[in-house]
Amino acid sequence: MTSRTPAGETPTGVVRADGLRSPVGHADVPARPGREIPEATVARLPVYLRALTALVDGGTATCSSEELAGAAGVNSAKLRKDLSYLGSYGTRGVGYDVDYLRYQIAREIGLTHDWPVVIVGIGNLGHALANYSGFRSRGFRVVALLDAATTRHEELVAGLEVRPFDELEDIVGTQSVAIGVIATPAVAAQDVADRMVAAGITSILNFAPTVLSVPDGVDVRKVDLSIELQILAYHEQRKTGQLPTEGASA
Amino acid sequence: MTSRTPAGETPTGVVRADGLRSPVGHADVPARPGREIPEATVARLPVYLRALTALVDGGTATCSSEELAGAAGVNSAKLRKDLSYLGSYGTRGVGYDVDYLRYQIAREIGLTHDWPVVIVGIGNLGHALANYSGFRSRGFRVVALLDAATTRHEELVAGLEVRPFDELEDIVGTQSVAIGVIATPAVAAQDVADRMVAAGITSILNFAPTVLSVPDGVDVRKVDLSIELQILAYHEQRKTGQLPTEGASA
DNA sequence: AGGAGTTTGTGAACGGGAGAACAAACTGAG
DNA sequence: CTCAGTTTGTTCTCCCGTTCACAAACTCCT
Ligand SMILES: NC(=O)c1ccc[n+]([C@@H]2O[C@H](COP(=O)([O-])OP(=O)(O)OC[C@H]3O[C@@H](n4cnc5c(N)ncnc54)[C@H](O)[C@@H]3O)[C@@H](O)[C@H]2O)c1
Ligand SMILES: NC(=O)c1ccc[n+]([C@@H]2O[C@H](COP(=O)([O-])OP(=O)(O)OC[C@H]3O[C@@H](n4cnc5c(N)ncnc54)[C@H](O)[C@@H]3O)[C@@H](O)[C@H]2O)c1
Repeated sequence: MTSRTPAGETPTGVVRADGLRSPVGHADVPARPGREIPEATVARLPVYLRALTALVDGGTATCSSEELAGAAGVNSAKLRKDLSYLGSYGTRGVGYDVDYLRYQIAREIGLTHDWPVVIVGIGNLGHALANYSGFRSRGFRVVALLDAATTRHEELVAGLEVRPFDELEDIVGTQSVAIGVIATPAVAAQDVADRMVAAGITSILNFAPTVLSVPDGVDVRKVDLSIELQILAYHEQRKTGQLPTEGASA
Repeated sequence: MTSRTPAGETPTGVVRADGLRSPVGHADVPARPGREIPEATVARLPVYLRALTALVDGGTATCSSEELAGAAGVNSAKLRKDLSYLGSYGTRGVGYDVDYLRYQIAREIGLTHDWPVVIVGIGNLGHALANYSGFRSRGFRVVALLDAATTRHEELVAGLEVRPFDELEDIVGTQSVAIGVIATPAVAAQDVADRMVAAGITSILNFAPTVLSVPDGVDVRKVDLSIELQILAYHEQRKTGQLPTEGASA
């Protein structure tokens, strides 16, 4: 029962069971108090979304902030404050309607429709990404796999044919692609990013270990495996008593 | 005379050219005042390290905080403050000795020796990780690839044989592995984490889209592709003017 | 209906990090 | 030696995010 919506059903018709003075379903948005969502909150919304989906799949209809916070691995006060930026979607004394809240978060993030995505650099990592089913199930659709090496071309990966990198502009233009993924070697990453931006892409997820420079208005997020490991190593070193200044192991 | 190496460059022979009051003799460092490096700084040190390595490879011997900050994509004041937590490794009016600073950061992070790492779950992503050369070059050595599926066993990946998951305890014990990588499906991730912890692993890098619960003293970092994409989607939605509340025209 | 119990939403205190600004320290020329 | 120029290390202020704590709002039982 995924499409069951409480009270008022439609996605567009905001329910407003409560009579709060707060931001009701006004079309007027300019200075709406609840609309400036802090970046830290935005980063947690996907986590809540995932936890809610798990609850829905488990058949839970309602949950308290305490339960949901537990499932998401955060403090319950933080969860409530985060959700309060979206509006008042809970009921005091009761909790949150799981399916309703899930839809509200999905709408806020912009997952009510699928986002087309291109992946550039179909090597080790690119293959794994292309085969990753979590893309599709979480609101993203890989529409093209591009690589500069001709030896990669025409290869079928996850049902898609690897295409020459030069087709980037064409694909981005015709399919209105806004999000690009870079999985090329580091030396090529800046060039690829430049081409992406020129083609009209405005959001980039970068796996190459390089600092990208892009114009204003373009968002870049990086996923850097080595950095994560190095952060772990730093703390690990402290745990084991092997402090940095010790090292005269000779 | 720019490329003067402060006092010897060997990784094992710790330099100590500075006459810091630091606790050389003692491995025991319970309450050291100046050594509490903020988490945000720790997360940036690997970026600086990478930028410095690029400078060394490019033949640069000295650089200012401005230059280095540019290469790392941060504010120069922030860079200087970050470095100040490690000590005074720069020279006023001159800048930083690239190679010396690089070694100091590597030492602080704990990269003067390699860290053994095990990867569990050798599917799409696990293969890519195993083949990733950036591991080795940044201070990490993959010592074992483990998978529960017998069909995967004995397969050679990047020169390593995939071993049964049951060998985890043995490998961790004999090779003193402190860091584990989880690349299994989400449903298996918590079980794998529990086994890792029981085997003695105290740092986990988790690629499965799940919240892991671990005892105190165990660090977990997650890499979550879907979350990154969803954050991008949120901002993308705002750019295109497609605000979430559009539709409430009533 | 009323009161006890529960849970949300938010005001307020608190802590940490970012950035600006500046004194201290070094170099090099005269 | 002195002075001008350069760059670090640090202090100070502001802002964002976290957490506590509690009134408001709802349910349920008597
Ligand atoms: N493999 C991993 O697990 C892993 C982990 C973390 C980060 N990374 C990073 O991800 C990137 C890719 O890693 P990989 O292991 O897949 O490397 P890879 O060499 O296997 O694949 C890179 C692909 O990019 C293509 N390419 C090169 N230049 C290009 C260009 N200008 N335009 C388009 N395509 C181009 C190559 O033809 C190749 O197919 C690297 O930057 C790596 O550091 C990889
Ligand atoms: N493929 C990607 O690009 C990608 C991206 C982001 C996140 N992820 C996540 O990474 C994980 C792995 O993704 P994948 O595409 O490689 O999946 P996969 O199904 O290809 O590989 C999973 C592997 O884990 C093994 N496994 C299952 N249960 C196990 C257990 N209990 N102990 C040990 N091994 C076990 C399986 O035998 C299989 O080889 C998933 O959680 C996925 O959501 C993958």
